[in-house]
Amino acid sequence: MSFDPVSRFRRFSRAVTSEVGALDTSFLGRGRPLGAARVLNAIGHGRSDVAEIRDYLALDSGLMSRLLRGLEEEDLIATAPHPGDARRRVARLTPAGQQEFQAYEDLSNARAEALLARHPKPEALLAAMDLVASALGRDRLALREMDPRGPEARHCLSEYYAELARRFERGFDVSLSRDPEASDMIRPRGVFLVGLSDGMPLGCVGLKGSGGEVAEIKRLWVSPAARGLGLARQLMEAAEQAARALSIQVLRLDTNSALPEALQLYRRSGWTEIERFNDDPYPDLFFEKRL
Amino acid sequence: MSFDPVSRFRRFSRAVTSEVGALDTSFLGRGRPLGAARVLNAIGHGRSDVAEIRDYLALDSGLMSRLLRGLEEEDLIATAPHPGDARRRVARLTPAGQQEFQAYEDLSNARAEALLARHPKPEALLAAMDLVASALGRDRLALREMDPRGPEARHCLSEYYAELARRFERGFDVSLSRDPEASDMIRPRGVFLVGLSDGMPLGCVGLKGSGGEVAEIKRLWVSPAARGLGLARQLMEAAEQAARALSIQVLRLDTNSALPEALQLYRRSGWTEIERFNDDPYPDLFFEKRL
DNA sequence: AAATTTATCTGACTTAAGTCAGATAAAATG
DNA sequence: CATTTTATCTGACTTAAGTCAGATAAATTT
Repeated sequence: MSFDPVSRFRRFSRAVTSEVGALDTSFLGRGRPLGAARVLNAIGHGRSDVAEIRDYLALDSGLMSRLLRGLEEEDLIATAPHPGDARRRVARLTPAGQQEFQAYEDLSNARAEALLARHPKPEALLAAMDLVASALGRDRLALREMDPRGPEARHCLSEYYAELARRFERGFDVSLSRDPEASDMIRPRGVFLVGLSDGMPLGCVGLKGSGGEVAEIKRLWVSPAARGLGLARQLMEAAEQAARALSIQVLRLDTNSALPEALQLYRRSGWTEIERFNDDPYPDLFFEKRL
Repeated sequence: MSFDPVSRFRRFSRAVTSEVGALDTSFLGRGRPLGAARVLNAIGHGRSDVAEIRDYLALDSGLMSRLLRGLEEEDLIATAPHPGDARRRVARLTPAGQQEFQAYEDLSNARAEALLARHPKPEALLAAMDLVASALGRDRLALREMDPRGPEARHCLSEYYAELARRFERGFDVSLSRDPEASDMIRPRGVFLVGLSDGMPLGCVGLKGSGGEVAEIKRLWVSPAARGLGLARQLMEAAEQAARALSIQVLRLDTNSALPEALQLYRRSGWTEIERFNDDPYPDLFFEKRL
């Protein structure tokens, strides 16, 4: 019926290989071997721990050591013993290194912008890229507790509201809903968890507590790019675990029948339907789970 | 509103870089440097001309020469002077080389299959990959005249019919439509053009002639992955050029108001609406263009 | 406190990759 | 037919990348 999946995949591989190769060669334009450029970029992106960088770039310890020394001689980085463990070393950029790192960033950004600019539907291209990146980087998905007012959380929440607005027949207006206080989703009352893949937020869940034995699950959302990968289940499990750690004994949530994937998840993971427990105009289904 | 486009693009780059790197290292498992493996693969994929391979892989002529000699010593390839131009050389796989090439193919295919298998929606992932590959490989898009009965053409046509079935309220049944004879779309009566990006058919158009001065444009289709890139216009221009070369003076086509993108293209490129000229049940709009 | 493990460094390699200036021979051009 | 251009090859390099066996010093374990 359609062209063979494996050849479609491999056509994709060829296309990105040449793109990746082109970026690599553009990096060589700054008169530094690729290995050194990669280490500099890893440090610039916030990886300070030498062992972590070595692991991330899959370098031999000897090679890593020499690359670091080379960057030090160029006065682009400075290394120091790890404050807590003097066997380890940490690296950071010097002002000159910061500048050089920025030059590499500019190269990457310019490539990205050029490619996006020449595409007729950048948003569709980006959505496709998100999906592919999530599929390839599935194992790099990590859950992190974050401030619900931070940029990652705000991104998730605004996508969540936009999705509700699309899904609900009557639309969705946050101001009519019972928007939880951020402080109710921060320890010690609750938590806010974000699923991150390589820095990009792909899903979230909030645990809204009041200090008592009952807490509510709020704002469960998974990006379209990551659906089907089991992120929602992971988020819910992590939220339950956090609830137990906060000595919460009963979890509740409200939801809407226009969100069948979520309903299925709740029913399959031990939640039972209960009577309406609030007067929020949007939900029409209510669940409870005893921990 | 959403996470910055450039960082989404760059997250994608990081994800595919590590995937590409992993494939490269898996290639090293066969005890041959990557450069030699790449040359062997290029030959296996049908690139016989040495200059073409050198250009494709961006290799220095000296390096290329040594890699070829190495593969010859391993008895994986045989080279010979180009039959038409004795300065050039052509390379082909020996039976041993064929076998070795197949081993590399198996590695690539296994990776592709594994990745697709573990994804919950392989068709969505593939569609995203097609879109990205088309965006990145835009400049590699080439039009080729092909047999309308060949596999590429058949792929395009079946996608075309499937799309009509989705778009038309009453569906679409090829057998009710006036399906052109393949021989009417082959020289000297007509042509069939396919837009290929790195081997994958992304669009097509047929010129159906009868040997006379009037011919019809049929089966204009562009894959969703390639829409907006101007492929339809390219195909139509190439079809008109082919028509002129066949001394055709008037082009006609029938279409349907459920296909607004096509209508817009026709109106913008010099076609004028005319009276119905056939009794096919599907079209409701008819156009003509004098060359 | 001694033994072991861990993180990094050093030196002495090997191999791959890439560069460059001719050499050679077969077209193509004037 | 002489000259120029083109495609490939050869040899003599340089540089980058990767490997491996210790050395060193700071945790960690016993």
